[in-house]
Amino acid sequence: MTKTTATSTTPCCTKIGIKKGPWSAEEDEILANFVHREGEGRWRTLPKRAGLQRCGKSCRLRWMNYLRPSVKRGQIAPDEEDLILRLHRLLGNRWALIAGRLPGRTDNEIKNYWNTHLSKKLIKRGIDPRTHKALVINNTTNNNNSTTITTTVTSNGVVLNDSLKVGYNHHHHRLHHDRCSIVMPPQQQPMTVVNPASEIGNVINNSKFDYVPTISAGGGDIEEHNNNAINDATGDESIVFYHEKNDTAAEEDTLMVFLNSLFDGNNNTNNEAKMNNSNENAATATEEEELAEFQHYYHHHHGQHDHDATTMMFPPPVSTSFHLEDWEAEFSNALMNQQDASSSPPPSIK
DNA sequence: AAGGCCCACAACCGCCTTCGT
DNA sequence: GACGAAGGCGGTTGTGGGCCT
Repeated sequence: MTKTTATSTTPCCTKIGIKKGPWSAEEDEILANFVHREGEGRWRTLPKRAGLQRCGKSCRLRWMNYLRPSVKRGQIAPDEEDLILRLHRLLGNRWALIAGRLPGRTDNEIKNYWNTHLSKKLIKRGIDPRTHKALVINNTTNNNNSTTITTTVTSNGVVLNDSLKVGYNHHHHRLHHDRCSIVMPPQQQPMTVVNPASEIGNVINNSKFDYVPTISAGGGDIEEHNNNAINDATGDESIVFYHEKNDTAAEEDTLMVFLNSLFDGNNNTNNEAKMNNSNENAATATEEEELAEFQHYYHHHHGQHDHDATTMMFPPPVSTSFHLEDWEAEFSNALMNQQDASSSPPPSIK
């Protein structure tokens, strides 16, 4: 793709006689009236036509983020916040894509909200906002009297983190629940990482459960296995599903189908059923708008215009039954079997 | 009361993609 | 296919207001 220098050479952006900084009420009125009259577009020539001493891009930004009638004002609602978190976990910093799923919200608004609120909130919970995995602190601190564990990272990368424990106790209304972060409920967990190469990973892969709370590990070995699984939270639970290793196209296909399923309705609990009826989901994803969006997205990443969305693959149905106590028992057994000479003994369960 | 600091958010900037010719 | 204009995106910066000392 040819790189251009249009922004530095075109008339509206010569920076000579161009006003910068906050917009005045008068400028807003001129811009709004002009766009209402002439419509959106031709931003580069708009300032001259409208009589504004602004850069065309600045005009577009002002309209898109502030003046547009559809822009929603006011605080981000809890359900919107929840949605942003889910989408960010799936999409990363693709603010426009995220904003497209929140009616009336702009990418700039969501980006700001993320940077000022949500990322900090995640950090407080002991979650890396970039990766949605538990923050890994590269030291091991043993508890001195078996009641307080600050931060422990075992050789297999199991993060025992006090802040996560606090989150768990808060969620379950339990005081001083001393089981470390391994018993965090899934919805408080960052992206699940299944590492088949690790002992814990093997235990989990052989587990009767189709999804597990987070096992976070530092180091590159996890990264190479991430291609095996993508997951997402639906309601209170995290779901891990599998598809062909390194098939990034299938991964993105799956992502788009799942995204669409997320927004078919506001009731997230319906998503479990939708996941289990994934093949029907793929079939219904051919509605014009979704197809267009998918093709746009697909083309964006693969440079192919005519990808047929009806051929989208979807992972096999997964069981969504999950019982925390069962998982705790199984996981604690796994920990007990894990022989790691460098780490402290596994925490007591009861 | 004044200055410093912090935070939230609007706006800017550079780069990339898309589209028309 | 090459080119340039236009639009879009995400990272970063600027700024105003509130809070603290």
